[in-house]
Amino acid sequence: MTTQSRATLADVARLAGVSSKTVSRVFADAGNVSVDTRERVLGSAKRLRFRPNNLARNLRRGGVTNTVAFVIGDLTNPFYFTVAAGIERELALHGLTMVLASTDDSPDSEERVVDALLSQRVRALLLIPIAEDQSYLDGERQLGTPVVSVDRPARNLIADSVVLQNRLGMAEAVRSLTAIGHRKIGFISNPSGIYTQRERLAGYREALREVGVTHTGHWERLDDDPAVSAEQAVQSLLALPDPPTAIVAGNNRGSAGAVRVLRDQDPPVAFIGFDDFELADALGISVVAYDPIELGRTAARLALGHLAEPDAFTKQVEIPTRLIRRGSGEIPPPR
Amino acid sequence: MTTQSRATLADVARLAGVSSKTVSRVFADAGNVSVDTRERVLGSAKRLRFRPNNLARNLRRGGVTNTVAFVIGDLTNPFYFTVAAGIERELALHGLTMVLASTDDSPDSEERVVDALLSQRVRALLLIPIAEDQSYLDGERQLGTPVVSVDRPARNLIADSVVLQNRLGMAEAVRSLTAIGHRKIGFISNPSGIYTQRERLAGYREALREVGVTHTGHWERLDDDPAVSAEQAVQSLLALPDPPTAIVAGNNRGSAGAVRVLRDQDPPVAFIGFDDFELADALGISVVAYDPIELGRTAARLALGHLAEPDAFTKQVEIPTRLIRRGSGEIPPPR
DNA sequence: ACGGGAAATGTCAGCGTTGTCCGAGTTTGT
DNA sequence: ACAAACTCGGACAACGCTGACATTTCCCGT
Repeated sequence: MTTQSRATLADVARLAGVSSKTVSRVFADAGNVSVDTRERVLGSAKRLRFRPNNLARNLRRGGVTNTVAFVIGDLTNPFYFTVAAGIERELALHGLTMVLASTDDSPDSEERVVDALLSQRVRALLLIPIAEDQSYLDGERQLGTPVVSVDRPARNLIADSVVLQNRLGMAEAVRSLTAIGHRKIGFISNPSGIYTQRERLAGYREALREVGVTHTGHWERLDDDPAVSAEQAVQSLLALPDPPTAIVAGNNRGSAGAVRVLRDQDPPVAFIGFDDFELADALGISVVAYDPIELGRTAARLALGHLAEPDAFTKQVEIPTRLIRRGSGEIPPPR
Repeated sequence: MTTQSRATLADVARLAGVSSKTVSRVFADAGNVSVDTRERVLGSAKRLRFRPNNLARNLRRGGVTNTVAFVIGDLTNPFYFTVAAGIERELALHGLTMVLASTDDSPDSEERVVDALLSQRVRALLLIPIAEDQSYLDGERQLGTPVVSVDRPARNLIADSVVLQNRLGMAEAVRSLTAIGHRKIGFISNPSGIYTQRERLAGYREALREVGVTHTGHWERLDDDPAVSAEQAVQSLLALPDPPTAIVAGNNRGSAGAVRVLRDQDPPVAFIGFDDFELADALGISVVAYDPIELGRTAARLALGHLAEPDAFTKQVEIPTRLIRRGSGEIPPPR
């Protein structure tokens, strides 16, 4: 009594005494079917537990599905998931579903994963570029599949992209520290190779240069080694002979580490994180915040827009950031 | 110069001067094709940007895809996303991809969303039941699609399920409070209708009954109204004429609220949350913890197991919880 | 009663792939 | 040297559905 085979249109048609096309009409078109027939068909379908096969339907209809792919690097990072939530919501408004795939932050697997998804004939592809080079996607793009790169720009590929105001956001944070007198400001982040971190680092340096601080190398902790935790990075900064009076973090992992170390630091060290987090308000941590849901929604909208207007120019969107002052970033330097 | 049509097996075959079956062999079987032909075919495929159409392949192969669906209630809840991460990982090991769909915690949309996914011929269905009744899935189950209900048992449906040790975990937390003398213990959670909350509430009552406390109603805050935040619930407990000396939270949202209110409470109120969270260690918050990734992996494994052995009995798995003592749960009652 | 037009239903082919079966060419065994 | 076995490649049909087009049925006015 296992797996009896699935009913098809033809089975339903036979039972209802109509042609399969009529059944098809009942389930798809909804046009030109008498109420009588319609009910008879629906009855038979129910009895046979019929469910239309979207595979066949989509194939027949020209190989387009209702699926949009989102390729994510690290699934356990809450940031990406929130972005995914935004994407899903926007897609749902248009009757599309999202498939999620992970490259496990491994550049090598990116093309493999993407390829598998494209074989599924996804309607559009959203991805967080991990590999060095996305030129392999150019063919697909020319075939009309919208490609949107999320959080980082794609390399060697013309594609829509949505990124954060990384540089500006970080510069604003650092400026708010220099405005109250800080000059010795540490920067922690890892890993350093990534676009977002490079941008934020640039913003940090830029803001410091504005107040005449040009040598920042010894205050930068950009550890590629994941074993070096944010906590250790902060500690190594504090252990300097001339330690910074303020620290900024380039990513959300840095914030948690910094909070742990800096809580019982005396004299207190100012801190501003990048990316808001739960309880940051209760803890009084100032952060550069942005709306990750909106990042996802925007990415989805770009894809949908491209679908509606295939010949439009490529768009680059920046999601604004804003500094939220909660106290930790307003601690003045000790005098 | 838009959307030139996509190359098919036949196109590649024509260019390579072979039959389409041979091209098919190159891309699928890998059997019985000479090295010469193989390379010629691959060359032509590349030139034409050919990519096999999985829609057609799956249809031909009998309508089975490599996709497993996970139907989630609320996309923004980090708990579900972590579960999803676990599912994705386990599936990836078996070459399957995950599609994620949301019911937006609306019982009405559950059947609609599930139906759409089943029409896509997903290989298995994992879902967090939201609706009152999942009997509508019985037909599909009989057709051989594994159905696994996650975090809550399905209702009126025979299906594998994975849930947490809700009752035991909560009871353990409360016992650890009663062991150090607490008797007046508040319980916050919302909404109350949900299985997990009912179970945890039962665990709470059970542990209190063991020490002779049977009237707990006035210490229970089970607000269905989402406008009543966890913070307000905690505050209303503290405002009682005879306020509790300890509070336990039935969900992760409760913890954040409790932390905010209880930080500057004097005399200090003991607290234990359900579900671990970032910085809980730094804040010294005791919690009942569990591994959400493992919850996801287990759900995926159940589905895979059912796929491998369709006639196996239905399985119910409980994911263990454990109490992590970090201080907030070890505060004794004031004397 | 009859023609005409719209509504309801049917026929047929084909979307892109692969399983089955078959044939031609090549190697192996005795 | 000849059958047997094996390798490589092709023709054809079918997976379940729908678009184009054809046909039947029904209703209405005159």
